[in-house]
Amino acid sequence: MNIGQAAAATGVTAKRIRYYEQIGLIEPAGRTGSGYRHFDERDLHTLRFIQRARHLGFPMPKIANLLALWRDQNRSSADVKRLAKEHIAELEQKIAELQSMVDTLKHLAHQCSGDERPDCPIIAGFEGEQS
Amino acid sequence: MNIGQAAAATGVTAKRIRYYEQIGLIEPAGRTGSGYRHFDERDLHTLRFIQRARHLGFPMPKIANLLALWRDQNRSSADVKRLAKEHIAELEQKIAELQSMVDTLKHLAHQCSGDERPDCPIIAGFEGEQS
DNA sequence: GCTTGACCTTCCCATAAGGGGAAGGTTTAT
DNA sequence: ATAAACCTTCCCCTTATGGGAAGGTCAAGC
Repeated sequence: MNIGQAAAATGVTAKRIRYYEQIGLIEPAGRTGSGYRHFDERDLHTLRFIQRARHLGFPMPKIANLLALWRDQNRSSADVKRLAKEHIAELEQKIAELQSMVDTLKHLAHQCSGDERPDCPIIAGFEGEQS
Repeated sequence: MNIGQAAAATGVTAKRIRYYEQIGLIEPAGRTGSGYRHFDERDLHTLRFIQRARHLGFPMPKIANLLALWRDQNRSSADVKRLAKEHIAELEQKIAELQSMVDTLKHLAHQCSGDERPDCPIIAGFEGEQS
Protein backbone atom coordinates (compact mmCIF):
# COMPACT_ATOMS: atom_id res chain seq x y z
CA MET A 1 0.00 0.00 0.00
CA ASN A 2 1.32 3.40 -1.05
CA ILE A 3 1.73 6.43 1.15
CA GLY A 4 -1.36 8.06 -0.35
CA GLN A 5 -3.51 5.06 0.48
CA ALA A 6 -2.03 4.87 3.95
CA ALA A 7 -2.85 8.55 4.40
CA ALA A 8 -6.43 8.02 3.25
CA ALA A 9 -6.79 5.00 5.53
CA THR A 10 -5.52 6.71 8.66
CA GLY A 11 -6.25 10.38 8.29
CA VAL A 12 -2.55 11.18 8.60
CA THR A 13 -1.41 13.17 5.58
CA ALA A 14 1.43 11.84 3.44
CA LYS A 15 3.46 14.88 4.46
CA ARG A 16 3.04 14.03 8.10
CA ILE A 17 3.88 10.37 7.60
CA ARG A 18 7.17 11.37 5.97
CA TYR A 19 7.79 13.85 8.75
CA TYR A 20 7.18 11.25 11.45
CA GLU A 21 9.61 8.97 9.72
CA GLN A 22 12.16 11.74 9.44
CA ILE A 23 12.09 12.62 13.13
CA GLY A 24 12.27 8.97 14.08
CA LEU A 25 8.79 8.73 15.57
CA ILE A 26 8.05 5.75 13.34
CA GLU A 27 10.33 3.19 11.75
CA PRO A 28 11.44 3.97 8.19
CA ALA A 29 8.83 2.45 5.91
CA GLY A 30 9.77 -0.36 3.54
CA ARG A 31 10.53 0.62 -0.03
CA THR A 32 9.68 -0.87 -3.39
CA GLY A 33 12.41 -1.36 -5.96
CA SER A 34 11.69 2.05 -7.40
CA GLY A 35 11.82 3.81 -4.06
CA TYR A 36 8.16 4.09 -3.15
CA ARG A 37 7.33 3.57 0.51
CA HIS A 38 4.91 0.78 1.28
CA PHE A 39 2.79 0.25 4.36
CA ASP A 40 1.11 -2.77 5.89
CA GLU A 41 -1.65 -3.11 8.46
CA ARG A 42 0.80 -2.83 11.31
CA ASP A 43 2.03 0.51 10.01
CA LEU A 44 -1.53 1.74 9.69
CA HIS A 45 -2.21 0.66 13.22
CA THR A 46 0.73 2.70 14.44
CA LEU A 47 -0.34 5.73 12.43
CA ARG A 48 -3.85 5.56 13.86
CA PHE A 49 -2.40 5.35 17.35
CA ILE A 50 -0.35 8.48 16.71
CA GLN A 51 -3.36 10.21 15.23
CA ARG A 52 -5.45 9.59 18.32
CA ALA A 53 -2.71 10.67 20.71
CA ARG A 54 -2.34 13.81 18.65
CA HIS A 55 -6.04 14.52 18.85
CA LEU A 56 -5.66 14.44 22.60
CA GLY A 57 -3.00 17.11 22.36
CA PHE A 58 0.08 15.10 23.23
CA PRO A 59 3.31 16.67 21.98
CA MET A 60 5.59 14.56 19.80
CA PRO A 61 8.08 13.56 22.52
CA LYS A 62 5.27 12.21 24.68
CA ILE A 63 3.74 10.41 21.74
CA ALA A 64 7.12 8.74 21.31
CA ASN A 65 6.95 7.68 24.96
CA LEU A 66 3.43 6.38 24.51
CA LEU A 67 4.43 4.41 21.44
CA ALA A 68 7.28 2.82 23.34
CA LEU A 69 4.93 1.85 26.16
CA TRP A 70 2.39 0.58 23.68
CA ARG A 71 4.97 -1.75 22.16
CA ASP A 72 6.34 -2.82 25.53
CA GLN A 73 4.45 -5.88 26.67
CA ASN A 74 6.07 -5.50 30.10
CA ARG A 75 4.93 -1.93 30.62
CA SER A 76 3.22 -1.03 33.84
CA SER A 77 -0.05 0.80 33.50
CA ALA A 78 1.24 3.15 36.19
CA ASP A 79 3.73 4.56 33.69
CA VAL A 80 1.01 5.19 31.15
CA LYS A 81 -1.21 6.76 33.75
CA ARG A 82 1.60 9.02 34.93
CA LEU A 83 2.19 10.27 31.37
CA ALA A 84 -1.50 10.90 30.94
CA LYS A 85 -1.76 12.75 34.24
CA GLU A 86 1.21 14.93 33.39
CA HIS A 87 -0.43 15.82 30.14
CA ILE A 88 -3.75 16.52 31.82
CA ALA A 89 -1.96 18.89 34.19
CA GLU A 90 -0.34 20.73 31.29
CA LEU A 91 -3.62 21.04 29.48
CA GLU A 92 -5.33 22.31 32.59
CA GLN A 93 -2.66 24.89 33.18
CA LYS A 94 -3.04 26.13 29.62
CA ILE A 95 -6.80 26.25 30.09
CA ALA A 96 -6.37 28.29 33.26
CA GLU A 97 -4.14 30.80 31.46
CA LEU A 98 -6.60 31.19 28.63
CA GLN A 99 -9.52 31.42 31.01
CA SER A 100 -7.77 34.17 32.92
CA MET A 101 -7.37 36.12 29.68
CA VAL A 102 -11.02 35.59 28.85
CA ASP A 103 -12.10 36.76 32.29
CA THR A 104 -10.06 39.94 32.06
CA LEU A 105 -11.26 40.68 28.55
CA LYS A 106 -14.88 40.03 29.36
CA HIS A 107 -14.65 42.33 32.33
CA LEU A 108 -13.22 45.09 30.16
CA ALA A 109 -15.61 44.45 27.29
CA HIS A 110 -18.56 44.52 29.63
CA GLN A 111 -17.67 48.07 30.61
CA CYS A 112 -17.28 49.19 27.03
CA SER A 113 -20.27 50.98 25.56
CA GLY A 114 -19.42 49.72 22.08
CA ASP A 115 -20.81 52.71 20.26
CA GLU A 116 -19.39 55.39 18.01
CA ARG A 117 -17.64 57.26 20.81
CA PRO A 118 -13.89 56.76 21.20
CA ASP A 119 -13.85 56.25 24.97
CA CYS A 120 -13.13 52.63 25.67
CA PRO A 121 -12.18 50.89 28.91
CA ILE A 122 -10.57 48.11 26.90
CA ILE A 123 -8.02 50.42 25.33
CA ALA A 124 -7.67 52.20 28.63
CA GLY A 125 -7.07 48.89 30.35
CA PHE A 126 -4.17 48.21 27.99
CA GLU A 127 -2.71 51.57 28.74
CA GLY A 128 -1.67 51.06 32.22
CA GLU A 129 -3.83 50.55 35.26
CA GLN A 130 -3.18 46.87 35.58
CA SER A 131 0.01 44.88 35.16
CA MET B 1 17.44 55.89 26.84
CA ASN B 2 19.07 52.80 25.39
CA ILE B 3 17.32 49.63 24.30
CA GLY B 4 18.48 47.79 27.44
CA GLN B 5 16.98 50.42 29.69
CA ALA B 6 13.78 50.46 27.66
CA ALA B 7 13.63 46.70 28.03
CA ALA B 8 14.13 46.90 31.78
CA ALA B 9 11.51 49.64 32.05
CA THR B 10 8.81 47.80 30.10
CA GLY B 11 9.47 44.10 30.52
CA VAL B 12 9.84 43.72 26.76
CA THR B 13 13.21 42.18 25.95
CA ALA B 14 15.61 44.02 23.66
CA LYS B 15 15.29 41.18 21.19
CA ARG B 16 11.55 41.62 21.06
CA ILE B 17 11.77 45.39 20.69
CA ARG B 18 13.99 44.95 17.63
CA TYR B 19 11.63 42.31 16.31
CA TYR B 20 8.60 44.55 16.72
CA GLU B 21 10.43 47.26 14.85
CA GLN B 22 11.41 44.84 12.12
CA ILE B 23 7.88 43.61 11.46
CA GLY B 24 6.58 47.15 11.51
CA LEU B 25 4.55 46.84 14.68
CA ILE B 26 6.28 49.90 16.09
CA GLU B 27 7.90 52.87 14.40
CA PRO B 28 11.65 52.55 13.85
CA ALA B 29 13.32 53.96 16.95
CA GLY B 30 15.45 57.07 16.72
CA ARG B 31 19.18 56.54 16.45
CA THR B 32 22.18 58.23 18.02
CA GLY B 33 25.08 59.28 15.81
CA SER B 34 26.75 55.96 16.40
CA GLY B 35 23.71 53.92 15.53
CA TYR B 36 22.27 53.13 18.96
CA ARG B 37 18.49 53.17 19.19
CA HIS B 38 17.04 55.56 21.72
CA PHE B 39 13.63 55.54 23.34
CA ASP B 40 11.53 58.19 25.02
CA GLU B 41 8.51 57.97 27.31
CA ARG B 42 6.14 57.72 24.40
CA ASP B 43 7.99 54.68 23.08
CA LEU B 44 7.87 53.07 26.49
CA HIS B 45 4.16 53.74 26.66
CA THR B 46 3.67 51.94 23.36
CA LEU B 47 5.81 49.01 24.46
CA ARG B 48 3.83 48.63 27.66
CA PHE B 49 0.60 48.71 25.65
CA ILE B 50 1.91 45.90 23.47
CA GLN B 51 3.07 43.96 26.49
CA ARG B 52 -0.40 44.07 28.05
CA ALA B 53 -2.16 43.10 24.86
CA ARG B 54 0.26 40.23 24.54
CA HIS B 55 -0.49 39.09 28.08
CA LEU B 56 -4.11 38.87 27.05
CA GLY B 57 -3.14 36.54 24.25
CA PHE B 58 -3.69 38.80 21.25
CA PRO B 59 -1.73 37.72 18.18
CA MET B 60 0.53 40.27 16.52
CA PRO B 61 -1.83 41.26 13.68
CA LYS B 62 -4.55 42.10 16.18
CA ILE B 63 -2.12 43.97 18.38
CA ALA B 64 -1.33 46.06 15.31
CA ASN B 65 -5.06 46.77 14.93
CA LEU B 66 -5.34 47.67 18.58
CA LEU B 67 -2.37 50.02 18.34
CA ALA B 68 -3.94 51.74 15.35
CA LEU B 69 -7.20 52.18 17.25
CA TRP B 70 -5.33 53.38 20.30
CA ARG B 71 -3.67 56.11 18.27
CA ASP B 72 -6.85 57.01 16.44
CA GLN B 73 -8.64 59.72 18.38
CA ASN B 74 -11.65 59.22 16.15
CA ARG B 75 -11.99 55.53 16.80
CA SER B 76 -15.32 54.16 17.81
CA SER B 77 -15.35 52.00 20.90
CA ALA B 78 -17.52 49.57 18.92
CA ASP B 79 -14.50 48.69 16.81
CA VAL B 80 -12.40 47.99 19.87
CA LYS B 81 -15.14 45.94 21.41
CA ARG B 82 -15.57 43.91 18.25
CA LEU B 83 -11.87 43.08 18.19
CA ALA B 84 -12.00 42.08 21.82
CA LYS B 85 -15.06 39.91 21.31
CA GLU B 86 -13.50 38.17 18.35
CA HIS B 87 -10.49 37.39 20.45
CA ILE B 88 -12.62 36.18 23.34
CA ALA B 89 -14.40 33.83 20.94
CA GLU B 90 -11.10 32.43 19.70
CA LEU B 91 -9.84 31.93 23.22
CA GLU B 92 -13.04 30.21 24.23
CA GLN B 93 -12.89 27.88 21.28
CA LYS B 94 -9.36 26.95 22.17
CA ILE B 95 -10.43 26.37 25.77
CA ALA B 96 -13.26 24.13 24.60
CA GLU B 97 -10.86 22.02 22.53
CA LEU B 98 -8.45 21.64 25.40
CA GLN B 99 -11.26 20.89 27.81
CA SER B 100 -12.54 18.17 25.53
CA MET B 101 -9.09 16.58 25.54
CA VAL B 102 -8.95 16.80 29.31
CA ASP B 103 -12.37 15.20 29.66
CA THR B 104 -11.46 12.29 27.43
CA LEU B 105 -8.13 11.76 29.14
CA LYS B 106 -9.61 11.93 32.61
CA HIS B 107 -12.21 9.40 31.65
CA LEU B 108 -9.54 7.02 30.39
CA ALA B 109 -7.20 7.65 33.31
CA HIS B 110 -9.99 7.05 35.76
CA GLN B 111 -10.40 3.54 34.40
CA CYS B 112 -6.69 2.80 34.56
CA SER B 113 -5.55 0.88 37.57
CA GLY B 114 -2.13 2.51 37.48
CA ASP B 115 -0.27 -0.43 38.91
CA GLU B 116 2.49 -2.74 37.68
CA ARG B 117 0.25 -4.61 35.27
CA PRO B 118 0.43 -3.78 31.57
CA ASP B 119 -3.30 -3.62 30.90
CA CYS B 120 -4.29 -0.02 30.40
CA PRO B 121 -7.49 1.50 29.06
CA ILE B 122 -5.56 4.60 28.11
CA ILE B 123 -3.32 2.74 25.67
CA ALA B 124 -6.32 0.68 24.58
CA GLY B 125 -8.26 3.88 23.99
CA PHE B 126 -5.54 5.10 21.65
CA GLU B 127 -5.64 1.85 19.77
CA GLY B 128 -8.94 2.13 18.18
CA GLU B 129 -12.31 2.09 19.84
CA GLN B 130 -12.95 5.78 19.54
CA SER B 131 -12.22 8.12 16.70
C1' DG C 1 45.33 57.85 27.34
C1' DC C 2 44.35 53.19 27.56
C1' DT C 3 42.18 49.15 28.72
C1' DT C 4 38.32 46.51 30.24
C1' DG C 5 33.76 45.29 30.64
C1' DA C 6 29.20 46.26 29.65
C1' DC C 7 26.69 47.86 26.29
C1' DC C 8 25.01 48.06 21.43
C1' DT C 9 24.65 46.63 16.23
C1' DT C 10 23.40 43.23 12.43
C1' DC C 11 23.17 38.54 10.90
C1' DC C 12 22.20 33.75 10.95
C1' DC C 13 20.28 29.47 13.08
C1' DA C 14 16.70 27.15 15.93
C1' DT C 15 12.25 26.24 17.80
C1' DA C 16 6.83 22.58 16.70
C1' DA C 17 4.62 20.42 13.56
C1' DG C 18 4.03 20.32 9.61
C1' DG C 19 1.99 22.87 4.65
C1' DG C 20 2.99 24.46 -0.09
C1' DG C 21 5.06 23.82 -4.03
C1' DA C 22 9.01 22.79 -7.42
C1' DA C 23 11.64 19.46 -10.12
C1' DG C 24 11.77 15.11 -11.52
C1' DG C 25 10.93 9.78 -11.55
C1' DT C 26 7.00 5.88 -11.66
C1' DT C 27 2.83 3.63 -12.45
C1' DT C 28 -1.53 3.00 -14.42
C1' DA C 29 -5.11 3.59 -17.64
C1' DT C 30 -6.60 4.60 -21.86
C1' DA D 1 2.37 6.00 -26.44
C1' DT D 2 1.01 9.36 -23.71
C1' DA D 3 -1.34 11.71 -20.12
C1' DA D 4 -2.98 11.67 -15.44
C1' DA D 5 -2.11 10.55 -11.07
C1' DC D 6 1.01 8.93 -8.24
C1' DC D 7 5.52 9.08 -5.82
C1' DT D 8 10.40 11.01 -4.43
C1' DT D 9 13.50 14.64 -2.29
C1' DC D 10 14.42 19.44 -1.46
C1' DC D 11 13.69 23.98 0.04
C1' DC D 12 11.01 27.83 1.84
C1' DC D 13 7.03 29.39 4.89
C1' DT D 14 4.59 29.73 9.18
C1' DT D 15 4.69 32.35 15.15
C1' DA D 16 7.06 35.03 18.11
C1' DT D 17 10.77 35.13 19.61
C1' DG D 18 15.77 33.09 21.95
C1' DG D 19 20.71 32.09 21.40
C1' DG D 20 24.84 33.28 19.95
C1' DA D 21 28.65 35.09 16.76
C1' DA D 22 31.31 38.94 15.00
C1' DG D 23 32.23 43.35 15.59
C1' DG D 24 31.47 48.57 16.94
C1' DT D 25 30.69 51.94 21.19
C1' DC D 26 30.61 53.91 25.64
C1' DA D 27 31.71 54.74 30.56
C1' DA D 28 34.76 53.87 34.32
C1' DG D 29 38.94 53.21 36.50
C1' DC D 30 43.99 53.43 36.46
